[in-house]
Amino acid sequence: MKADSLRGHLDALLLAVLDGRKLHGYAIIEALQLRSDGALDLPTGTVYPALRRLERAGYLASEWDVVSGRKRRTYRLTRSGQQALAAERAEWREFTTVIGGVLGGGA
Amino acid sequence: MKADSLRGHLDALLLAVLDGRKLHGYAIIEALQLRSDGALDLPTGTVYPALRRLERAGYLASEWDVVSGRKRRTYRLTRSGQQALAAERAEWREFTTVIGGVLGGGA
DNA sequence: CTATATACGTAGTACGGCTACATGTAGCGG
DNA sequence: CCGCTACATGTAGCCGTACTACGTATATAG
Repeated sequence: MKADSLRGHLDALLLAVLDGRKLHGYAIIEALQLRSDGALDLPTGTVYPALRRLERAGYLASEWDVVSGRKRRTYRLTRSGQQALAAERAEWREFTTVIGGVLGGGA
Repeated sequence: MKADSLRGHLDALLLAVLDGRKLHGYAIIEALQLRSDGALDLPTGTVYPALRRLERAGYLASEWDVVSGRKRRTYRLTRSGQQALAAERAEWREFTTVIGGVLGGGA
């Protein structure tokens, strides 16, 4: 897949992967790989700043915990993040409809 | 729709709208509005540079003609542009599958 | 004779994901 | 014990690209 066609959809991915569970950054990257059958391999330099941005925006909340000596910052969706996720999903549907319509429809 | 979620997909749109017909820049903008039910209203400052870029890349060829006093630069797909369009369509399918899979699948 | 629609184009900005780098621990193989 | 790999978080700076804001010009309607 083209490198950064993600533009504008990264937030949706991050919110979606946190829907219903708490994960730390590293685990988020792995979860995205898993769910995409390896198609998504986001670099840490992409994910970590994005998570902080989403937290600043109030969509995520984080807390530190320590697992076998290693520090982790674990993220979860806030109420507002849930709403944002729903909005992102709706927008994704609209987006694919519009672009898909132009790309597919020969008429 | 979010302003620039097009990022990375504009080329596909332009190639697709020129599939099987010749159009000039202004008409391309109108054609995209039409095909998207008004959802896509690309500014000229987005479209014209993109067309020139695609021509430099060899995907489009253009020629000047004059219609009722007004000069138009009319674009058409090259052979290479046809192939690029096919590639863009394939990539679009993959893209929507991957992102849609992550967004949709709660599993 | 002015306003609007048609038509093309450039310059400069802003955004956001990427590359490259910096830091540190745990656990394994040798 | 030493070094390598996996785990884990983070920053600084780059770069592509779509956007905003302009500038130019003709035909047609009012």
